[in-house]
Amino acid sequence: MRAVQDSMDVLSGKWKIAILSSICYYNKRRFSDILHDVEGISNKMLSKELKELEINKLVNRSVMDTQPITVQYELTEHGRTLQTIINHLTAWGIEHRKKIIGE
Amino acid sequence: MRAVQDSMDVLSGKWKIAILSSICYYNKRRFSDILHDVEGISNKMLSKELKELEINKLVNRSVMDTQPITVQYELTEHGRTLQTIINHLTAWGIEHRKKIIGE
DNA sequence: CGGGATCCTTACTGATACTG
DNA sequence: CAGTATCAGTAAGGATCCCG
Repeated sequence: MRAVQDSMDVLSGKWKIAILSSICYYNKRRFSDILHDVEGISNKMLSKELKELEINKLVNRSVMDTQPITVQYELTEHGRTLQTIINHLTAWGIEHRKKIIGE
Repeated sequence: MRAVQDSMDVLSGKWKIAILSSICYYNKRRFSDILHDVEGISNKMLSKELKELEINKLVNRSVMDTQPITVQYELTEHGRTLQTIINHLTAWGIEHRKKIIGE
């Protein structure tokens, strides 16, 4: 029971899963790309959430020395262990939508 | 991507997953039992979250005509489709804790 | 026992502007 | 481009009391 909470603490917030999905799908993804992928998120939130994901070792941030700067985010090995869960959540979301809308 | 959000909308909030875990584990569970299972939750939150779970057809509420009243909550068939996810989340939570604490 | 009503505090979030 | 700073509103959450 405690363990589930631990997971949810890490994944809490409106955007974390969506952000992870975006990075996961593209393997590597830049800040502005994620900003575009995740509909409705503001740059402030994205930056905040990414920071938290980094702290929890789920994503890796690497600054490319270009002009202007670009920053790449990718899942860590640990982050990649979430893929199964994300896939399940996606599938479940689709089913759930059917269930609820269709009444 | 949208689909993941749909799932998270339903499961959002600090407690939903923990509540579902509790009910899921015991099959049927009373209000006060869940209140005790889910460490830290207040009755207000529990009641609110249960209501939302009910609206989303994940749990079933049944009032037993005893004195005083007891109320049973159980997962709906639809709610039970979340078990896999909950199990994964639990397992992942344990692994994650090891990963983060052990550094 | 299973909540609802109220009050109050804090966390989350968005919009906008600004910087290296 | 990839953020940070500021301001300000909303919503989430907790504590306590109340009721059938």
